[in-house]
Amino acid sequence: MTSISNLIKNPHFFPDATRGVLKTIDSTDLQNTSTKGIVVNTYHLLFSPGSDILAKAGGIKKFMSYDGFVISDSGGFQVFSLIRKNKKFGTMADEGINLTAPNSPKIAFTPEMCIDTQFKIGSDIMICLDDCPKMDASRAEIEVSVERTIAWAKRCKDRFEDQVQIHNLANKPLLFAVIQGGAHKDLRKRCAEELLEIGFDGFGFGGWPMTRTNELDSEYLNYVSSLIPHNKPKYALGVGLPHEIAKCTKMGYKIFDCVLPTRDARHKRLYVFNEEPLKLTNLEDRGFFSYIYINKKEFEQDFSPISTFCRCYTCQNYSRAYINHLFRIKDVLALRLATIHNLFFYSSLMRRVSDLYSTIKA
RNA sequence: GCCAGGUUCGGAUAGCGGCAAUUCCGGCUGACUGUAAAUCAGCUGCCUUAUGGCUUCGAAGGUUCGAGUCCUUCACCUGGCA
Repeated sequence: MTSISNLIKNPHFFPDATRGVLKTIDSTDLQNTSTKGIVVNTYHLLFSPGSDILAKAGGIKKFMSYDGFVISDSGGFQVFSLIRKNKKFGTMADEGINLTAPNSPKIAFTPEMCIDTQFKIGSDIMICLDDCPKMDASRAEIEVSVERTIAWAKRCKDRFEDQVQIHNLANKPLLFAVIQGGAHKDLRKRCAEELLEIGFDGFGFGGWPMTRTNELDSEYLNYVSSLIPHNKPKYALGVGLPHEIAKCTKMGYKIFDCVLPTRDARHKRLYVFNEEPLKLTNLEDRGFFSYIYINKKEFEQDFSPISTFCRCYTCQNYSRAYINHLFRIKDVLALRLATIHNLFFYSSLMRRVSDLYSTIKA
């Protein structure tokens, strides 16, 4: 079994198992999609099952009966995204985030608590709590977020070192920091420099990775990547669509996570390669794959697999017509089979992306 | 043959005098990017768009300012008794 450090020398996609489950599939299904690891969310796990149960369970891997790799996201993005939609979820302060979500305990979610929880989760890669500004934030607001992100990262690092001492782990987890700064290169630069100074095992691109017109924000992703030394793993949080992942890999990013393949599967949108993936030479334009909306009438009597180029469990055993039928009658098996397919697509994608775009090998 | 009930826009339904007409399903379009999402939004009689026009609720007549809604006859369907 390889180590997490070795694994992320090549690009990998980590689907989001936010609440400690890849919705609709189990760990065996997940292994069968050739997925190497998952991302769980500290914020969500903090409430359910909660730190105590996580600790008693012996960490999320044992709890889930999962023996792949686990990245725990801090929950910073999540809290901000929720607060942005509705202020009742919490408020921000220098000390930390005051969580006030309805029907949940009121908790001061500090960088220290964030790291403590991630140790209870027992992840392989931990992420520092960051202050993720809203998309239309002013420069002044982003300056505050950068300063907070740096201060919190320092506190996370200190707590992380304490925890490493306490636990005396054989395999020390990695700690990543997140680079904020919005669409201000000087702020991104300042954030990156300060975080590099503190010292982390890897770095994430913070904020929203898309422009207002919903294009990949290549300019800033590229810029931030250029601020991080090549020997440090780079994580494009929340990216993304297949061609976006290819572009980011070319920029040097090695770690990706996104809800799209799993959510799309549940929303009946399946990914298919337009030709044999091993023959693909350009993954940067989105023309190499298509969507199949499996609920459409045209598949009602289509007894071929979702994709003839796919060797996933679903495609080897079931037809488009059958999956169409399962979605029609709203059977949960539809979601499972669709999720397995989309995750396998992403695994295949990553293998090809690695061959074609992972130019900077460690 | 007698009695009762039914026939509405692809299917199933609502509707008891002011209606282009309810709801569900289906169909078609969109959306979804560190997951409040097995979700959400729009369209679904015709006129490409309408606070507009036109034609609709088994068929034909009738009553009414006005009928999917009331009356009469006919057609078909479903139950009960023969």
